[in-house]
Amino acid sequence: MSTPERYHAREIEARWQGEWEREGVFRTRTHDARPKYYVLEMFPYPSGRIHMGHVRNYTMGDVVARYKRAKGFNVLHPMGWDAFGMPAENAAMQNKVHPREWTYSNIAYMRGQLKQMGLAIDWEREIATCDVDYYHQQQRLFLDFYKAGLVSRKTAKVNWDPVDQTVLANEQVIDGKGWRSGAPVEQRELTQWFFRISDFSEELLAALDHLPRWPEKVRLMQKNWIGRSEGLRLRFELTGTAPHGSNELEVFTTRPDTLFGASFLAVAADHPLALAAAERDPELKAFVDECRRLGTSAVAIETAEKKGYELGLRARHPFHAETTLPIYVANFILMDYGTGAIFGCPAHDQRDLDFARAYRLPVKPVVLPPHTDPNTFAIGDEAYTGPGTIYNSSFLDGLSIEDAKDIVASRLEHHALRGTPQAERQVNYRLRDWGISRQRYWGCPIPMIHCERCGTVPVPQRDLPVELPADVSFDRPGNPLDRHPTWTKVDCPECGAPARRETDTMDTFVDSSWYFARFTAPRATAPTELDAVDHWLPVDQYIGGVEHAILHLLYSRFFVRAMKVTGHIRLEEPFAGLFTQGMVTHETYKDAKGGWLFPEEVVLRDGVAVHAQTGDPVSIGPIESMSKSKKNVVDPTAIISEYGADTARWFMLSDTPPERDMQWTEAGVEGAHRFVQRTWRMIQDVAADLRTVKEGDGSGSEAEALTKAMHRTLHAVERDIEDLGFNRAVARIYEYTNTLQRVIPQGASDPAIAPALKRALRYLVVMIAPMMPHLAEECWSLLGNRGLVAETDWPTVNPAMLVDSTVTLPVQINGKKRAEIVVDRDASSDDIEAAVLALEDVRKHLGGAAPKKVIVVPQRIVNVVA
RNA sequence: GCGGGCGUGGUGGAAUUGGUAGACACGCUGGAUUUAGGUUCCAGUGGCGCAAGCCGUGGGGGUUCAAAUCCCUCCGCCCGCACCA
Repeated sequence: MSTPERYHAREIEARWQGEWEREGVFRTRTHDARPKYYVLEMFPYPSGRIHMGHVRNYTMGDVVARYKRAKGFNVLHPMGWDAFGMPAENAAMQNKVHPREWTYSNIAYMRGQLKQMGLAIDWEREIATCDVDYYHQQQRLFLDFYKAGLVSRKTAKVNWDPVDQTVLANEQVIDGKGWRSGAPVEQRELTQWFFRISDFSEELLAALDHLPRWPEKVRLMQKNWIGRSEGLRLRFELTGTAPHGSNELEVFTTRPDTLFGASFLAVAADHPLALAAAERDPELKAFVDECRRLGTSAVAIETAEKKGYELGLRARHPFHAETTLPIYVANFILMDYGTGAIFGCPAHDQRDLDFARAYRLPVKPVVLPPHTDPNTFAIGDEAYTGPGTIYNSSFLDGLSIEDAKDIVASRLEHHALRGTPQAERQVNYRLRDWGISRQRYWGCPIPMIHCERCGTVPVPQRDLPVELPADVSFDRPGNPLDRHPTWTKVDCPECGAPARRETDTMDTFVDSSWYFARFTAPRATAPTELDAVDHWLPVDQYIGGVEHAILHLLYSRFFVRAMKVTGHIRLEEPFAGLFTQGMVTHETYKDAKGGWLFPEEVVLRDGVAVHAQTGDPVSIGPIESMSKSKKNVVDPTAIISEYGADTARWFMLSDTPPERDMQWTEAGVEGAHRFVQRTWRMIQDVAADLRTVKEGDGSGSEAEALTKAMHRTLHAVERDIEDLGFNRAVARIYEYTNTLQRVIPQGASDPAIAPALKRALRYLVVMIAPMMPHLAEECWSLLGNRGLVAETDWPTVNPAMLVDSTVTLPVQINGKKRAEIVVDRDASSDDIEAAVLALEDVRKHLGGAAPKKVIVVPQRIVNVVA
């Protein structure tokens, strides 16, 4: 045999990509008779180059897009860029390049990389969130939200880096210090813009139940994030007047049933009561300041001891005025949840118990666990939070927890304290309003103007867009917009007096909260075109990383609701189907000095890993998700130029279920590449023989078996792709290819088989097309087909071909397989039983005795119980 | 701490949802061809056993004619949230 010819992926892939582009195959029109299907992968941040995670993500989406197109859908599959954000400003500071240039040149490069993957994308719809046109429309949305009362302005605490003069995200605070400057981070009160997402708490929560095609895990995470809890807001009367001028204190509790176990009240360090008291008590002031500093890092909170400061005030028990409780300022109370004040019941809350033990407060159990003796039950180091019966609680004694909650609420609701009910039932949410102000340049300007006379005034729509000025410098810390000489100066739209522009820009999560809607009419002169957006949304299949399970997806769900309120869309849920893919991982390597090494620097010599150049020993570390810092990265472009996009795509889909992390290995890529070569060679070898053959059923059992295998594979692959079980679809195709390769040596020249073989090969090509589109086009044309596979319909499965007239049943004796039997597909249970009992193997095992029982599951199994 | 998920050969993983465990792939072993090698092709490959056979889905127990799948319990790993009253 001569050296087999090889498939030259590079040239062939470029050729077909050119062909698709020339034919405009993936251009999508909104008006089309076919049913719509919108598949979307989370758009990338233009960091500079694509990484393997992108390859995995976009391959999956592309399989769905191409498959659905073949199934007769009008598919929308667009691509864009999440292009605002800090890395561009960091690059500007480090490399003296303007964020705009940096971003757009990254986009150009990455677009080229994505095109090399051969994605079925309508590139005419491409958008970048930093395009003036895009953020112009986003400013319109902001103003409409503002008019609709969905935007508010309030003060909020932020992490402030005093050296860089900037606000830091929580992730940028490391050990209480700014990640860049290393300076201790301060908590500052800044006035900021907020979207009133909390107005939608209940709705966002309730609607989760109507998202069946979302992973359970993500729905749960969102549910916990929204954090609904039902409780009671109740006012305690104070024995005197508090420093802030009130003589009562309002607390929130979810456990009103434990009211008789209360031994103290506590307020947050930021509570008005605490702040007022601190004014005249330096010691308390020091304590309050200490609590604030603690607030910065999550680690500190974890390890912090429960600490408090007694105010010297007392509160009356609502049901027993003679009993008074001490009031503390405590470090574990959060100002922004509930009322920022609690009553503490140490016996039934761990935090309250820790606090009570530290300050020697009474611990009185009021919930008795089932089957427990009230005389001996005592609380040790652990609070009891389980079920039980109320006791030690006056009129609540003997009630269940639920009933007691209800009784307490009812009584206090109807009991007036200074003319208003003492308590009110309340539902509380953990979800807080979404602060969108960022003190940065590279983002969407917030279209507001501050006028000394008129206050905050929205920019009139005719003055939009508020465009980012190009002439900015990054040689100093802080927001360049803030110190811009002319851009900030503007006349007040209401009174005409000199005023100042808002210099904050929007959180980049705003940009990504509606891009999926913009894709439906990307050049519209309004944020959306109602016809288009209502036609295409919701996204039928959204695919991306689980790291966006909460924020991005929740914000988008809010945004669509807000857009509905403001008339930009008519539905509420953006994503009907969601799939969260796993990450791409790789082994890590270190040299003797502990420095990380790139995979290409490491080779195996005699089974030992050594440095490719120096030959020094290399230690193989754990498999981790690819990251630049650990150097365990593989460049997609290098892979594509060596093996071709189809190989990379096929490997991405093989073996590992898409929701799990997959390990990238050289051996795996080579395996995938071998299959590309094998498939091409197989078709290349028979193409000439089959050229004059007409497709058909052929004749004889072999042709029939082949046709059956074909329909079965088609059926299975269809189901697997619909379920996004790409690894299973791949396995089916391997199996089918193996079958074809067994048939070919005789079949290609046998007139009884060749027609069926030719058809079977054509079906193979159609089936691999969503996954390896270039190889498929090449094979398609080798087999003498006209047109493009990309424009070919998915064949219809013939259900008759999925069943055999006979079936092979395993025969078990006492649950162990001992024989097999071939019976008619619709043989009766009685007939099967008789046939089984006549089997030599069965008789042998029964040893002449009659079976106790015979279980026949038609078309499945037979079990003889001896 | 709370919530969720997972555990199957040397490896990634299949298993029609209670019905032949290990499909498919990687790796490995042997052979053929060509060769300088890779490539390609054929055969084998869960463990023990010469064999009939026995054992086997993290450990233990249970339900069932039948369990990777359902129940109880223990162990291990992973993810999310975290002082939310």
